[in-house]
Amino acid sequence: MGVTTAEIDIPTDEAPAALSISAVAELTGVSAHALRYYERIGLLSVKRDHAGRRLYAPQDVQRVVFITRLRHTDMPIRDIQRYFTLVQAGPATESERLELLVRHRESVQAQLANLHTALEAIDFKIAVYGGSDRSCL
Amino acid sequence: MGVTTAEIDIPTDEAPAALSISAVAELTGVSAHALRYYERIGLLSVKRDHAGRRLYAPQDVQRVVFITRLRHTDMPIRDIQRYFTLVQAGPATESERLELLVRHRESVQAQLANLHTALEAIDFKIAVYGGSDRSCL
DNA sequence: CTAGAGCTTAGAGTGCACTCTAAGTCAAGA
DNA sequence: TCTTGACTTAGAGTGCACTCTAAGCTCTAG
Repeated sequence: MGVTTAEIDIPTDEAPAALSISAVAELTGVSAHALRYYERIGLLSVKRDHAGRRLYAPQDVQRVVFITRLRHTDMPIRDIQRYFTLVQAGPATESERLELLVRHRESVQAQLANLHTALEAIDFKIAVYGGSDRSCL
Repeated sequence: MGVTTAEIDIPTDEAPAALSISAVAELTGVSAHALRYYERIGLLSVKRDHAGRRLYAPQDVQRVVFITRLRHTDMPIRDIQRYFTLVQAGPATESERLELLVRHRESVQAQLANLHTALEAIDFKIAVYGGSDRSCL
């Protein structure tokens, strides 16, 4: 719901809408606690309003989504930190970023292979119903 | 190496060969520490030799392999415990085991979907080279 | 003016799955 | 006989990624 939440139409020409931490939490499924944690460890750098509250710009939200995707592939927080440190550092680091991504892609492909193997084992157990010890694969 | 380690040829007609903890560790890639841990929490029940050392029968090794597959799919240790508790309890629990496996299969399929989504995002970043903030997906 | 919701911070606590330590036993080789 | 090395145990420690707590600030509604 509420993609238009917290939208400000008239007052500023400030681009497309800044979201509160709770809005981002709801939108992305990442808890507010985790969002603050991500910021603390340098994955994110979010502007504040006059009262010191976080205002998430669309690109911040996109970054959260991308972090979530990487976490779903079990990329360690360390590596995600390293990646965004490189992004911060500018275009000179592009080849290193690329290398990092390519290496991670291999890990994802390995995970996919693992999952397929495991799925076969589970399917086999299901097929033999109940899975006695004998039929381990 | 040493598949023949600790093999006893003549004395007993005890089936096909029992492996030491280190042999199983090497064979399966699960550390000896982890193997003891698995036993402690009830995932495994392994016989001892006269000196109290673990002797892994082939079906024990197969169970370790199956546990590893389940762990690769992020099944929580709790659920694996539950599964093997049901196996222990005999054929009356087959339908519950089946249900558990079917539910887990769904989770594996969800993981596969997640991985594919993430892989696409990574591939996209790689395609646009270096992955500037703009191109988050 | 006041109450309450929702935010802020630093820092402590949690749960998972190992992983390691310490102290001891045992069998085989020099 | 002595040493070496692999094993045993109970229990403590580790690393990761959050997750929560406590104390305090600020905006809005009543």
